[in-house]
Amino acid sequence: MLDLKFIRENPQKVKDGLAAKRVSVDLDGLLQLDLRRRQLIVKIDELKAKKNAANNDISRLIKDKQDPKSTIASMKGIAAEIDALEPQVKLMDEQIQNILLAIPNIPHDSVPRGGVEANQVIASWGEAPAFAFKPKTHIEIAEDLDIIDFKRGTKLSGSNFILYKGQGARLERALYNFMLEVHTTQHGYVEMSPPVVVNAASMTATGQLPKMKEDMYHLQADDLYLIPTAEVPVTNIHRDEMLNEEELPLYYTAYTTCFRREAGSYGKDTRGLVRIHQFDKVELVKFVDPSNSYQELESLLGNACRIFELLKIPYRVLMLASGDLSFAAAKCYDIEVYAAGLDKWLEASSCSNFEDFQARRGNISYKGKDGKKKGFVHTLNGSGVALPRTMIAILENYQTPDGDVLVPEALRPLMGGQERITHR
RNA sequence: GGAGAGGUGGCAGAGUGGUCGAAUGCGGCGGUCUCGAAAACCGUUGUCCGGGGUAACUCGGAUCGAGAGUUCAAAUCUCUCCCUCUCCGCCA
Repeated sequence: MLDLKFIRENPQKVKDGLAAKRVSVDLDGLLQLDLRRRQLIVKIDELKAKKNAANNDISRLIKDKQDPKSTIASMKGIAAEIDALEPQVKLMDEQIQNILLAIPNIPHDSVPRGGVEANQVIASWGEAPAFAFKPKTHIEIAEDLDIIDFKRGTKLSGSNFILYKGQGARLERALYNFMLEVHTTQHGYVEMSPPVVVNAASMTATGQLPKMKEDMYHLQADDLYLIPTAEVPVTNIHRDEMLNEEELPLYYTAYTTCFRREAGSYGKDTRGLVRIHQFDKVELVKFVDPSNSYQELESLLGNACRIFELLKIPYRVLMLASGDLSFAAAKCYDIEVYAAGLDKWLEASSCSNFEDFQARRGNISYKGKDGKKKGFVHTLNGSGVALPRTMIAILENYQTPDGDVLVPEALRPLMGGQERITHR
């Protein structure tokens, strides 16, 4: 969330930022509330100061074996006055907190203003494969090769749940092992294997709650949520902690299953593997010093891109415009891979700098060598990368005229040297 | 799931109603000593909110797992919840 003090001191800047993100928030109402709250606090603190002084007097009287009755009697009135005012402050605190939790992050200055149409392609890599035949979609390929059983996935859990089979499952497993190996041995990330079920506090810190409640699976009996991304548990590793300046930056990577209800998205890009309720993803998360978080974003993006380069999958990088940014992000790059069968660019990674937006919600601060708190860290994360759409790109781009799929060279060592997926 | 014990500052750990924001130890920071370091010694050392000040700072409030209650007064008493540990049960 945003710092209330920052909003108070820079209302216009915040208004502009929110407008750029295409959200309307009653900032003036919030500032009004804040002002009334502070005025009330001054009044209450004065009363409390009086009360504390009187209590000290009472203690002294008792010690000196004198009768404190009259002082005690006079204190009852002040105590009652405080009791009457305090609930008002509490109510205001809650209101302010709820408003703050619902206000999105504001875009960084380098982010282009506008909606989806203002997204900028800032880089691209690789060439779309040239086929002498009409390339099949991954759905046809997967069914022909019998490596994904779409029908039975649906039987087990409903539409858009996937059952990988045989070589399909093996290819999936090779993919996430490959990604984890690259990030841990070449990019300096520490591997984590976190819970995929988390509590509401964790979901609130990273920004999924309260706004995205409808998009998540919720376990009512235990009031726990299935994670939509490993960003949630991994960022929350340091919730309510004060990190040491010299241990920054921290780089974590995690492979987890992710769960998304995708409520309201039916009928749109829901064929095959494009948009499914449960999928696997390798995530990259950074905790960094605020002074260089934007350099860290660039290197994070590079780490994610490298996966596609090693897999020889063509991609392009989009810098998202202000109106297309997610709730918590200040700046975000999407990596889209080209899929020859669908003839589409598919978002397979999203790399964002949240600045101190998540850190403030989750109370993740850092201290200098002198032990003094220096502020909130900046958090970043990016997919490194999402499996299903990478799978789509591999199946569709690596297909052969005879209906097989070549295994990308980088994956072969993880698949016992297997070079192609062929019907059995 | 049942029974018991417990959650206090960066860490360890005292404190069972009245100058307790909290002894003591460790750690951190500054200093003395030293060519330098270690040891020893001295000093210092939480966070949040609000008022005042350009500022160093200063004043007030809050904070002993979370929330509610009793009281003039709560780390200390009562209730609810969360978490940790030990034993038993169940189980991959």
